[in-house]
Amino acid sequence: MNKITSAQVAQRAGVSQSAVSRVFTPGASASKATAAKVRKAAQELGYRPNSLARAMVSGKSRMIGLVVAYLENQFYPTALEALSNALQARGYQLLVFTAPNSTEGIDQVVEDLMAYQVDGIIAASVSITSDLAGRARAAGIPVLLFNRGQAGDGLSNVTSANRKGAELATRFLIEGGHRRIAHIAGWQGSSTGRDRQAGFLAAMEDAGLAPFALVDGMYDRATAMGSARDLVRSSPRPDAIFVGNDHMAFGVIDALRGEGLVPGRDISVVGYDDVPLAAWEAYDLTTIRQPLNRMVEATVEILTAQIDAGDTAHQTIEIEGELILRGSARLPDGDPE
Amino acid sequence: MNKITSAQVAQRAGVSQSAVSRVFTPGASASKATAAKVRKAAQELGYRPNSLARAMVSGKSRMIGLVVAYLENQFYPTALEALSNALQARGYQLLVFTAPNSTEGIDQVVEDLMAYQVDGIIAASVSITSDLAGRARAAGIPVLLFNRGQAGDGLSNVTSANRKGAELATRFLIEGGHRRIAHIAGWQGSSTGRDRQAGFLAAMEDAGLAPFALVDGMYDRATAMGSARDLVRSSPRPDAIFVGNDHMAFGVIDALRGEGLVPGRDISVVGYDDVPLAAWEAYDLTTIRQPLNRMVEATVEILTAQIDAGDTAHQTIEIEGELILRGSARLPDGDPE
DNA sequence: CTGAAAGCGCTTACAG
DNA sequence: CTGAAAGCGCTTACAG
Repeated sequence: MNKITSAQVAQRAGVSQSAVSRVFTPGASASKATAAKVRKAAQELGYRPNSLARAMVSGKSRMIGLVVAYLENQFYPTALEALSNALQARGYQLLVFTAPNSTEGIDQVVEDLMAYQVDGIIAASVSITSDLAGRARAAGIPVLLFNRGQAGDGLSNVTSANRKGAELATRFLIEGGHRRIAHIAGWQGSSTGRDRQAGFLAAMEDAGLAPFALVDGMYDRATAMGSARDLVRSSPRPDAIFVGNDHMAFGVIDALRGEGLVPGRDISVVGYDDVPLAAWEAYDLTTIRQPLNRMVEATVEILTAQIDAGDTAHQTIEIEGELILRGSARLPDGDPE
Repeated sequence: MNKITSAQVAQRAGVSQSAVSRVFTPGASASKATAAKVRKAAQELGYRPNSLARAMVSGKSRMIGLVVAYLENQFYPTALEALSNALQARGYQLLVFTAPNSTEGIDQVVEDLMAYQVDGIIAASVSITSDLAGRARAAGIPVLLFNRGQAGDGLSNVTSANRKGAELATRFLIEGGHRRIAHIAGWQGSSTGRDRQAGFLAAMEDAGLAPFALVDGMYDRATAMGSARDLVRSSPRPDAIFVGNDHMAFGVIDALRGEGLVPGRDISVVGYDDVPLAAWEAYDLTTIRQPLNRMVEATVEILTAQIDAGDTAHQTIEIEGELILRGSARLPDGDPE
């Protein structure tokens, strides 16, 4: 049990403790000779500056808090990995809190995060109370909502253009000749769920069509599967289902096959996200791609800028997604694809 | 930008700074009256003790470092979530590092982790050099390998009984009447890959069978798919494939279907892990379950015990898995299932 | 029970 | 360039 400190390195190198600190502080002044002596001693002792002590005095922990839930939805692990990589490249680490379900629970978790003096907070797939948003701002900690919008609390958010993406998907279905189009929506307690539903409704209305059905899938596989079964057991049944995200769409496809239907032939299914699994042959899911890399870049960009500038002015970034054609939905006639 | 400190709370409450600290330190002595005054002032100011400062003086950061890779394999996000929940319940947080591919890269990452003064390190799906293992021990930081074994470095590890599980899977296939059994193995650079392959070979030998084929799938989907295609295009083709993990098995199933074969009828496929996706109807994969919850419990148990006791004596835990019967493999005749 | 003081391991003005 | 010293926000003996 031997934690090496800068003082021990200083003694061995025959310099002051401040000299050691300077050698390990980029941009601080130290002569070549001093640096060499210090590095040698540090090497021999196995010294690394204590990040916590550094954080205390500098006021920067170089940790970003990430609150995440829904890890069974492949979108989030993929995002976590991308976020972590991008942040590590800039010298930040992720302190991860898995979120409980309740809003109070999440507030609690965010407070814990703030106690750790994180330099910023990314909340993925969860909401935050206005009260807490205000306290984070008071503490000078930028908070960014990833894949969730939340107006009015002065929080930054990065999303894809959910409404537009849903319109795109719906129009594609309409152009494909479908008329009885149902929507198994994302959780209506979330902005993504609401925005995508709004896009669906707008596109249907534009085409003069009434929704065949509209249900809240709660972003839950079992719920979506149940809804899909109910839908196709009715008569007439829908000829297409636009599903609020890929995770539910996989369940929908499983349910439809269980009913003896072949997606893309008997009924069309379109999802939202384009998680890696959507491209796997077993699902081959037509979907709207959320541009994850660009969302991650924007997130890291905004957060680090706010940290560096010490300003908490919020930003709202919406990145357009694109329709990815695969086999789960019939194509419009004459589509070159 | 107002970080509230214990001194400010003390002033408002009319007590000393030490009194404030005691009120927030479980088990420390403070009168009811003092506690009440302090809590009131803290509440009004929005005070929370600075975890970093606490960590500095107590020597306990209550952070556990997690090094993780392969997040596209659903086993790891699932493990991450379970680990995080179990740790949070005990007052620990996860500082996450996504691992680069090289061993040197991982060592670098582990050193970063140690600089953050984490109380313990969990390395999931990655290996660590002996050199670094020794340094962690010297620093008194327990290191645990999750889902990887590594003998001789004095590191704790928690795995499932990989060899035994693979024997179980292989015997099941043999009892099912298969004779031309191929193994698309897990990466042979990992203990899980080697142990499962050893189990496969042992069970085959016991039955007096020669492996139909043996290839390293590298835990990579595309590699496994390519191997599966090569295998079934040869003549005769295998009547069963035991795959080193579920993630590859999904690719194998996709590849087999692409060749016009129906898993469970034309050819049997068995995986390893039992990730949630294995139960989804699209794959319906027969597999060996890695008992994730028990692996997580053991991990948290060992790590917290080592932290509390300050001892770094390593432990090796191997938890037996169980065969989960689904539709991707033919059952033995007369099997009640 | 409570306050004054030391100290955790650093960084950063401040002099020289 | 370099050292002595202050200070980051706490916890914890030490007296009282």
